[in-house]
Amino acid sequence: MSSYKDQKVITIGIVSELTGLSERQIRYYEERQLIFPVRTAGKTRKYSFRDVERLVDIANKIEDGVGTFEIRKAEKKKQSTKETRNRMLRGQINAAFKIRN
Amino acid sequence: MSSYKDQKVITIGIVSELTGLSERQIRYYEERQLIFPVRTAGKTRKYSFRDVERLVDIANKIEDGVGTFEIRKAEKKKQSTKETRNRMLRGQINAAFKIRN
DNA sequence: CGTGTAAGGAATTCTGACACG
DNA sequence: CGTGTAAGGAATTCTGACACG
Repeated sequence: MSSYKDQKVITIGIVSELTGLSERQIRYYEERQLIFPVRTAGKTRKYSFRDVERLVDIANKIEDGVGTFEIRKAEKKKQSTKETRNRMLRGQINAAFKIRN
Repeated sequence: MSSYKDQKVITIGIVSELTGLSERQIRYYEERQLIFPVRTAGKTRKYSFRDVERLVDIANKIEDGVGTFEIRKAEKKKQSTKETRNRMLRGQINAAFKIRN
């Protein structure tokens, strides 16, 4: 559940090196709600390896002419599909076991 | 081979939070050759998740009264055992296939 | 021996803004 | 819209040293 991949421990400079993106780009994608770093007490952004991969993905899409809003929309749809799936699965489980949520 | 666990991407402040050790302690263990962070162009230390785990290990041993020199010696022995094992294995493989190294 | 701390400087990061297009 | 950049300030990190024990 909380693997190394999801730990938010990488500062923006290193993310920049890892992805090849400028810090400006990385911060902008956050502003557009495509990525969600956490902050240290001193306001420094911290990213996970998953974030790093996602950033590369985002940059590729933008290079292909996809707008940040589109990217965000696609991500939300994916998320809601996932939630629907979970809801349905829970329903089936409840039915099978005749247990209330 | 190069999993997230071995990527040197974590700065000392975050390592400190992750391990509960002071930056002083972390730097000292490096001075005693127990840990080997890499450096950015600007001399900032970068650690891996494996380093983080090793640091906790080191701190536990020191708390048990084991000296840094002992810890280092034990580690070197483990390393040379590993190398011997590999050398022997290679020897067997070469013998079996009658190939030169 | 292992760790705390104050000191001064350098590298890193932050935000808000102007620019281009 | 997405990104570069200069600006000023704040947070982070670095090294070498003194201290205690």
